[in-house]
Amino acid sequence: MGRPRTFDEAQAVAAAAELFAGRSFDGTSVDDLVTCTGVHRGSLYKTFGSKRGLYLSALRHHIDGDVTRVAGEISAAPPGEAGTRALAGGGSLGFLLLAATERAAVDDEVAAEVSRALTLLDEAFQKDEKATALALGLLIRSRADRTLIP
Amino acid sequence: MGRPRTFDEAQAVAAAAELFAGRSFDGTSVDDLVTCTGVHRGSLYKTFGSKRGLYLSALRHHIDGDVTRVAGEISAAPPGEAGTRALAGGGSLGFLLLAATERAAVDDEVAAEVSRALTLLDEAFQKDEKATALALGLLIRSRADRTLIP
DNA sequence: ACTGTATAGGAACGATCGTTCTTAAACCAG
DNA sequence: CTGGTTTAAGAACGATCGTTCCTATACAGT
Repeated sequence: MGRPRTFDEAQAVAAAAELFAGRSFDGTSVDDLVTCTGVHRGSLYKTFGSKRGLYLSALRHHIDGDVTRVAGEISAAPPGEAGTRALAGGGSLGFLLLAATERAAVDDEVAAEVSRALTLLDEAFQKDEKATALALGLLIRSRADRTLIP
Repeated sequence: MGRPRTFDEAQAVAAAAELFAGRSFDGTSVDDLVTCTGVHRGSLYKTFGSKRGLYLSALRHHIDGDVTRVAGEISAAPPGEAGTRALAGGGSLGFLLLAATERAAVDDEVAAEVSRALTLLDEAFQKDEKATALALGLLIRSRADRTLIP
């Protein structure tokens, strides 16, 4: 009963994740989130409780979706550089990168999710230790060296 | 002439760099910077022009100091893992990591400084390509896995 | 001693922050 | 049609944001 929702929750979470992948937590305002998700302010707070609640939902969505998918591609790829490229190339793991470097340091729950995501990637690489680290490092470069890719 | 300063500019920049190494640009307030540097609000704006100006000064200080020093240690170390550990172990490159992942995406001048820093590290590693990426990836892990290091 | 100059010390600015509240609208059960 | 319930829509809240302004203070040069 009650008035029906005009938004899809999973879709809103995905839109928020895309936004959080581009800027820091504090650099992303609730107004930005309201605009990009299309969810009304009140409904957003009713559904996720707080800006942080939405952030956590978006991060979990990112890990269960993008990270898990990339981990699958790595497992399926032949050992060597192919898996590394699957991680660093796509550029779809920006949210994880940002969560790890910026937010994990000040939010225990975020740190736990990041740890879970890194474990997923480690398991996908199986014997090749350091592969996750190498791929993340390459991902940083591809992000920072955007001046070279006009 | 005029009333003498009660603060040392280089020292203030160093304190700001330390603060910026721990949280994002937007997550660090001017009040925080005033407190941690001890520099008065007005003097801070007189000297650096803006919060962003202080950020850039701090980043350049970080690169000319910490990053350059680590690059030297890498060059001096025997080829192999020693240099990588010099970068990832100390944990003194947190500012660069944060600038690369968070700020470079939205600030061209920051992106240029980050690019300069990464080039410094690349040159230090000489023939070993991917070494910088691997080290940065390890640095991410050591930051994110803080739950395992109580 | 006086003038000019640059900083210290804070108050104050408008803007934006995350969050909450109020009211109208849209559904279901009776 | 009526009452109950949930959401949409948007105004409004206090707090904090980055920045500016004003005044007292401390020095150098004359």
